[in-house]
Amino acid sequence: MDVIMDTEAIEDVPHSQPDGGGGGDASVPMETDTPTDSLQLSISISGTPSPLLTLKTTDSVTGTSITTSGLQKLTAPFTISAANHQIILNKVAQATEAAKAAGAAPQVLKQDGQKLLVTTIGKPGQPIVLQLPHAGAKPGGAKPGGAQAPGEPKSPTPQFKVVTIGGRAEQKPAVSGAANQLPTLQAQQLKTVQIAKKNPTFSAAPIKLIIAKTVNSKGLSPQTSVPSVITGRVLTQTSPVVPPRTITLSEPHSTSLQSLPGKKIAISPLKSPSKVTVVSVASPTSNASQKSVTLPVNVALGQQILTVQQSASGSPVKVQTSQTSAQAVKPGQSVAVGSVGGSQFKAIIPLAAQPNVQQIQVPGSRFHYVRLVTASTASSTGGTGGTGGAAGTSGASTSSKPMVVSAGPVRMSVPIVPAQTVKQVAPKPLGSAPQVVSAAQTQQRLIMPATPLPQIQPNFANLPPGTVLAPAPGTGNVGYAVVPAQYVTQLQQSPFVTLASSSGFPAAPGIQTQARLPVNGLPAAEASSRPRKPCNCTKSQCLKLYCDCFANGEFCNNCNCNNCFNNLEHETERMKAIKTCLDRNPEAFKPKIGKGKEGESDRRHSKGCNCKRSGCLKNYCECYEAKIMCSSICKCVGCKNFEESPERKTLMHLADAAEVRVQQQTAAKTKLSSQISDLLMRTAPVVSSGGGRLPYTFVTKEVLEATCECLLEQAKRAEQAQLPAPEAERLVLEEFGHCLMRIISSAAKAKADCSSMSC
DNA sequence: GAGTTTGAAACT
DNA sequence: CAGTTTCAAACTC
Repeated sequence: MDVIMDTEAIEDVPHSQPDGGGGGDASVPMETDTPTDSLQLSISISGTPSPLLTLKTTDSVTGTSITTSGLQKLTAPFTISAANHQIILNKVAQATEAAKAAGAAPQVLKQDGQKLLVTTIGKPGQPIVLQLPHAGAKPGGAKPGGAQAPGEPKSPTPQFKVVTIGGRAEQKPAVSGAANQLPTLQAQQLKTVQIAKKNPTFSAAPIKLIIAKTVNSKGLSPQTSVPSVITGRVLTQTSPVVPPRTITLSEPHSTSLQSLPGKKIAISPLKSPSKVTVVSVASPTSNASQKSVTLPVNVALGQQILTVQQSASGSPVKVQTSQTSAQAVKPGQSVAVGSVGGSQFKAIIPLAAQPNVQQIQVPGSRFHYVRLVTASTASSTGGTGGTGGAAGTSGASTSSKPMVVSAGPVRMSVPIVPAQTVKQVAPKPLGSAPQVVSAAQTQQRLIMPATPLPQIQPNFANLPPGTVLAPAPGTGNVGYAVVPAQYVTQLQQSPFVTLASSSGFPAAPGIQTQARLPVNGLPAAEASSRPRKPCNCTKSQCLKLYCDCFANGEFCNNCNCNNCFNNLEHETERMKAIKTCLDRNPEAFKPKIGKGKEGESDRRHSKGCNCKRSGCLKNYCECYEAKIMCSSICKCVGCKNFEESPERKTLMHLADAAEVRVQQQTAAKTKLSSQISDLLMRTAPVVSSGGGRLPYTFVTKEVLEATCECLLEQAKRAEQAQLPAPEAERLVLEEFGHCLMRIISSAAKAKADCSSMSC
């Protein structure tokens, strides 16, 4: 399975934060003024050509949205089963074979438009939405708890169910094609995951799974006070062919995650250590003999983890808690399964098992794409369930045997948005959340424990983006990957970004891409305009802040470094180095140039520079390099990098002039080129119509030599006049243009003469 | 491209 | 926290 993770700063939510009372207010204002970009991960489960995962990014400011799809396609259909604290996706195709052997009827999900959209949690406007389109109407009264935008279309046609985790309610619709608006709720307020899928039995009956997780609002009662029903919703779909059902899982209290599955990938924004997105991925080994396939993928956004575990249909999925009662859900019946105390908000998505985590970096970007590695053993996948009695995944995982999820490559892009805004989760009344559950032959369980991940979060909070944590001993092959956020920008610019990780998918171990992240506080767009410079580290192994790649939370890619450890092959060392850096300076991976709220004028170096000899007017100075003024916090000596500095003004003017010259030269070259092309185009008809000779046919050797002499002469004159290089170049180009014009004129004249002479 | 300068990061 | 060393980028020739 491949996972692309976006690392935006995801705020680490303290465990102690109170959960919102049952009625979390979805409209709680975001605390951060971060952009309202939204990321959506769409996963379509089916053997159909529809993309398995679709990653969509919406810029709330511009309103533009980019959808990345067609990544990896699952050859085998999936069924979705909800288990305690887990979302279990049953892979039908593979399960089918096993089912055949076992005599169980294979389950196939209709692939039409089935998508799983995951919106990031945390950053306002950047909700992680896990969606599955559903064709059926929501059950009466079922409501996402305000997670859905008011304008959401209710057309019977397959729609994307928007799962919004955090984000601003005013966020623009992220899905254009789906015609569904993704209301972005503040991470702190509501986290809702809606999954709609069609009946796994090939029937057109849509199956809709809606998981709504409410974010605790501040001041709300702690999780414990919330009814168990609200906390940790478990949706189980056991009945075979059944009318579409909607299951709404609302997790009121997600503030504290207490337990993590042994296999996890943590994605955390480097820039803001405090904000971490954790994605855990566990991949069980494939076992052809078994019916069920469990490929758990835990995605924790901020403090929350979504775990989707795939189990074969009919395979007994353990329902550890009373939630299992939901298994016998009747068609059209909406079921809210009891809460899992202390359970984590998890979505377990079975993915192809691949033993390794691979990194993908997009050059010039600071985003890290991490290929999640599957767990070697199924047992490892189990036990991921939430704390307390909620058995969660453990039962399911144990029951199901490891399988490679998809025969074909599976790609999964997981954008991670900063969870800065997510601090508390207000539990949302279960009743308020829409619940639609369509029965499927296979059990479907959705478990969305809202409990925080205490053991993990603290560790990931300060991890820089791109960090991949090696799996803990005995936990299987699951590791944690910390990825820088600000993934949206990259997605907007390059929709590709995916890693294929299924067994069938080529490992592509060397593939690395980097996402664009703000550089030195510059806007992502600005930073993205130029490619990241490759480092040349020789002694630091690229594991110290000397290395720009490492400092920016990026993996080295196309660098000139020696003995580089800043890659997934040395994840252990890298993680250790990151930890060391963070121990030394918790702010080590944060941008040095803080973004001014009101604009560039407010940007300044977080620590200030210490220049002594450069006058802060050379790129040695971090302030000057960032194109900002030195501030009072700088300790520089002889600073000339202040507003009224004449030296600075001179430099700026020179720099501007140089830039203008470059632009002029570029424009001149472009113009000349276009003129030449235009001339050739205009002269071309002469041949066809009049049968005359093209002007360039007059460019004989002699003409060429003469032209070159003219150009050289012009250059000599410019040199003698001591003209600046740009001016000299301009003169030469002009002379070249004159030469061309003379050639063309001669050609025209020759043609006219020839015509008059009837030649 | 080699060598020097520079200042942040790392170390003591 | 201050001084020193290390390091890699920026700069010069």
